[in-house]
Amino acid sequence: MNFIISATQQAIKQLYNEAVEASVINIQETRKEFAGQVTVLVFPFIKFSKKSPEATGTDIGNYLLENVEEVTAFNVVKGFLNLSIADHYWLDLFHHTLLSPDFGKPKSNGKKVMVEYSSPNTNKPLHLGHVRNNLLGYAVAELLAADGFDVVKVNLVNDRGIHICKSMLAWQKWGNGETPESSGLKGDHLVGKYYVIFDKEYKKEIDALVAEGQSPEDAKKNAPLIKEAQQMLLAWEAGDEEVIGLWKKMNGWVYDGFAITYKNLGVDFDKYYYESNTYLLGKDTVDEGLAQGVFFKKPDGSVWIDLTAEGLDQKLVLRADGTSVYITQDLGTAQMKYDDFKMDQSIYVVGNEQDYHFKVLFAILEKLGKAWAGGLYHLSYGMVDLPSGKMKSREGTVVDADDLIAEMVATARQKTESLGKTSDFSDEERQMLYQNIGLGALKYFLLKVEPKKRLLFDPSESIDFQGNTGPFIQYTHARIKSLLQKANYQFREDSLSFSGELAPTELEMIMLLAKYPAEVSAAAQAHSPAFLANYLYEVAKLFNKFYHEVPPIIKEENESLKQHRLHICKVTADVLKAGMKILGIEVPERM
RNA sequence: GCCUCCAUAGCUCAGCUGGAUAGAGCACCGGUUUUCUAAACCGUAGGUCACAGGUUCGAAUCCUGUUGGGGGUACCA
Repeated sequence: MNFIISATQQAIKQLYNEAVEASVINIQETRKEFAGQVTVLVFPFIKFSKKSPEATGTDIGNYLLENVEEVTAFNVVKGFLNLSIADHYWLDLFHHTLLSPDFGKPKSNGKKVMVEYSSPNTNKPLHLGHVRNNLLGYAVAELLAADGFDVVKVNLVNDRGIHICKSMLAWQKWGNGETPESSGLKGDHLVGKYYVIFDKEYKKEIDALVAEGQSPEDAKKNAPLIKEAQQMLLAWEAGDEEVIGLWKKMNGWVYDGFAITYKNLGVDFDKYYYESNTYLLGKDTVDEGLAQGVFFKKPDGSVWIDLTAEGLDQKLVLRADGTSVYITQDLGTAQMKYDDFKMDQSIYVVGNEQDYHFKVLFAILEKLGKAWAGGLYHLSYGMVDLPSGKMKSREGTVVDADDLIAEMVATARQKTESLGKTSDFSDEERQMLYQNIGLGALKYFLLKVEPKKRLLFDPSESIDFQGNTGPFIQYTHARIKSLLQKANYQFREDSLSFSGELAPTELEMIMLLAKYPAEVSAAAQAHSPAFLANYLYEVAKLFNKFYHEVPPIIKEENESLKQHRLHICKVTADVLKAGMKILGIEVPERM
């Protein structure tokens, strides 16, 4: 639509002898209730024309009508100049842009971006909150790749610390040598079971101590179990073989379990980092900061940074005893990741409870003069809450990822069977279909809402399969594929002969489909898969309208019109498939 | 206390840099199948865009304040 902008600039120059910047020309799609496809806002020009908005719009409209070949008519409503653009313009766009083989394909921008997501603790299975993180991280990575970035997906596994020791200790005490094999439990669930047992026993001890007269705070510190767990962490850090052996064994179970969940979710990583390897990093950075005078040492030997000028607080970066805190590790890890990949941008997909942490982290790296600090971004997303409140693994009030996936697949199966359209599928095909539809519903449900908004999930209400949902879009795609197959559709250059009038919905389809690359790009820049999800829904919805309005395409006798409509179907299917792929959702050929 | 995010239909959400009469889905009510997949389509109804000011030709959108809710707040990660 650039030609409208430049033509409007010329119009202003000719009519009012005023040179205006292109940015002043505000054009938008014409609302459906008015004639035309493109609307120019005339409000900014009335100061040049010294006329009413209506008169100004009419002036410009007349100029465009006379001087721009594609403009076939115009009307002015208040300050809105609505332009009708010739069908041949849209057909040309359709034939040469939308139907070209590289439409919607990524064009490399030569930049590298890292997306860190998932980052689980290895003491318990994944729950719905992690599912949101994983799907968001994966989709954002795919979006950036579709927008031309070279993407590195990274998982920083939190595999050490007191929480792991809690599971280990409980298993030692009460596990009786139970293994995933002996119990039939998925590894991460088995370990999570002992995490819950630890918490239960720990609480009993606290209660007992409180009954003996200790304050709750003291009781929490003095309970024998927590002391033992701390002891175990010290032994781990000292390299105690027995503790390390147990740690490796139990973490191994967890990784086996996670691998299954990741596979079901369809997420993957190019590189894993483990906190057991990175927890000592960052001390070099602290030395660097001290040498630069960015950090300062307090009399007790602890190291701090003063960020009050940045509107933040003073922040500890190293304890008096020389041991690290969370931010120390993250400083070191950020440096290591940069040294490994030299990426232009780095995105951390982490919940909004850590907003403050990342503000501080980025501010520190900025102050240390790291040239790459400007490319760091915290993709902060809202928590997933239940009607009862926050999910807590320790208390078992979580929606388990594996259970939820299984439930979604079972619902997809039930729904599909009741419709009875897939009786000729093999068992394998059927299983694949249920998986795709169930996961499609779940993924779309989580991705269609803006990341930063918190999400309420009511386990008693099942996720929809109708309306603005993943299966709706999948269905639309399957429907098109079935149509194309029945029509024996093959794309051929010489079939681009249609030159007649476009039906209103056809025109709408072409305009909407043409926006696909811009939508992907906008979604990538906003780090928001929700943008894309809502766009794909619009495409599917409009297509279904088109499908109902237009007489059966296969029976169309005008061959050129038939091919034309099949082309629209084809581009729609391609856009839905490519877009859903970015969201991590497979679209079946039939369902 | 301070910082930060959120508030749009009964419910779940769109509404991108300020533009025309605020849009979808679910649920509710009614209609469409001898025509390419009815997981679809069409229609009815549903709104003080939390509240109050301000900026502007124009505010759900920007600014200030208030209320309500989430999160954070210096040696947990």
